[in-house]
Amino acid sequence: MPARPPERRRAVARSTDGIATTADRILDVAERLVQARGYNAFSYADIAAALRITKSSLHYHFASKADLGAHLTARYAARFLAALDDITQASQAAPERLRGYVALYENTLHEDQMSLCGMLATEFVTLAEPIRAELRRFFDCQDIWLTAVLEAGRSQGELRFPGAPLEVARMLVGSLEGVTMLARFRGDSDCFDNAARHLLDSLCVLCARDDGA
Amino acid sequence: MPARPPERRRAVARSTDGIATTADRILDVAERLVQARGYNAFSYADIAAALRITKSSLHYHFASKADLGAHLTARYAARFLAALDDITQASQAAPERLRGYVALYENTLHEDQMSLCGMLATEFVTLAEPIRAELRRFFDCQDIWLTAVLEAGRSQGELRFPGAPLEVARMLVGSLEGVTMLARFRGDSDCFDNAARHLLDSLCVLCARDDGA
DNA sequence: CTTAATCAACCGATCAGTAGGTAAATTCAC
DNA sequence: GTGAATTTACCTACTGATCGGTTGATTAAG
Repeated sequence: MPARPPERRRAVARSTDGIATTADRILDVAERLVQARGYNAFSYADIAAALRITKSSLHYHFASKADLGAHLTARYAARFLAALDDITQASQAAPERLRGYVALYENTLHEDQMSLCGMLATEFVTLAEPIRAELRRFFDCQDIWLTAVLEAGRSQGELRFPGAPLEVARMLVGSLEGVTMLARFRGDSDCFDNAARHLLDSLCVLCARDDGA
Repeated sequence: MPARPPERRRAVARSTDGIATTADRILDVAERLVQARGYNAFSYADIAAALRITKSSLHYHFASKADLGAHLTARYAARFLAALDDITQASQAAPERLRGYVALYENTLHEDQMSLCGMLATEFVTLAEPIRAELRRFFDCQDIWLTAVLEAGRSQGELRFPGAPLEVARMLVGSLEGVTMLARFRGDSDCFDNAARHLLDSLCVLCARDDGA
């Protein structure tokens, strides 16, 4: 959760029941807008129009756009990290875990959307510090999770790569973000599938690496 | 060059002598701003302040922001393609050409900047059609150049990879764009160097691929 | 009575873009 | 060559729209 020192109010109400709170619905719309257009290309007015409430109501739930952005990033990161946990639970094999990781990126590749944190990272220099902090935490967690998977996979003989696992982890994160972005740009999700397969194949011992033309 | 049907004036004056025209200087500043902050996060006022001229003068040289963006993208693409030509001239070896290609990305990784077209591609859905068209041309040319290099390299036995060269070309472009972006985000250009080395090593026959821990 | 959640109405700043004018350079007519 | 007409390159001053954000009132529920 983002640091909000004064904490004048509970901005994101809990939804103990199944009903989405207004704050949740605001974040849902904002998330979609940021993933499609970017943080600097959406406004409070856009969200207000989509939810048929006023801008003032938005400011009640999220005092500033930066506040909204920080909560948005934190929520997205939490969901993403939970998905990593699921992958860890679901499989012991490193190649399988990596395929699960890739699938997370693939899932975001719909309706003119790309990874939220990838989008925000490109806008990094324009973002308020609270958002930057959430973003750093997100990518640090990616590094840690992927590094562990790569390290274990190599020592188990499932994966083969030279150099430090952290370097390969960061290569994978960056590559997947970029490939996602360009696949959306080209409007061709096969682009992503092919690229992801090439990236994983170069790491996996058992994957086909025939050099046929 | 972007399509500008009415063509009321010669927007980008030729600089037959060595002196940069105002239009050139406008594009210089705009390029820096887009690479650092993105198309949606800079304004005519920013450029005007940097050059100490008025916004109106900007509109004289570039009728609209979209017009400026299209010329900007076209100029950047032309310079990038010229650099590809230089690489083609400088070396016959595919691995060397690929290293030259990677170096083009590395060169942009300074002072909070990332690849102009990578930046614009993330903002694609918010861009005017003329800019989109320039962007498509840029990436199509990348595909063509890289595909040729990869194809030749594999048939010469310098490179080894499975599947279609176009798929690998697109994987490389996307990966380099994403890795550049994240290296800037992390403020660590070593990130880029390591990732680029891993990407190239997985393609090159002669490169070290030891599996040491 | 209090608090949570919403609203209408507004604020100053900034956005891209326009209108109209000016001074200097260039082109053209003679 | 010289003077008139045109073009280039800038300016001041403005527009309507939109930006994020504030104020203070209203409504509804506990």
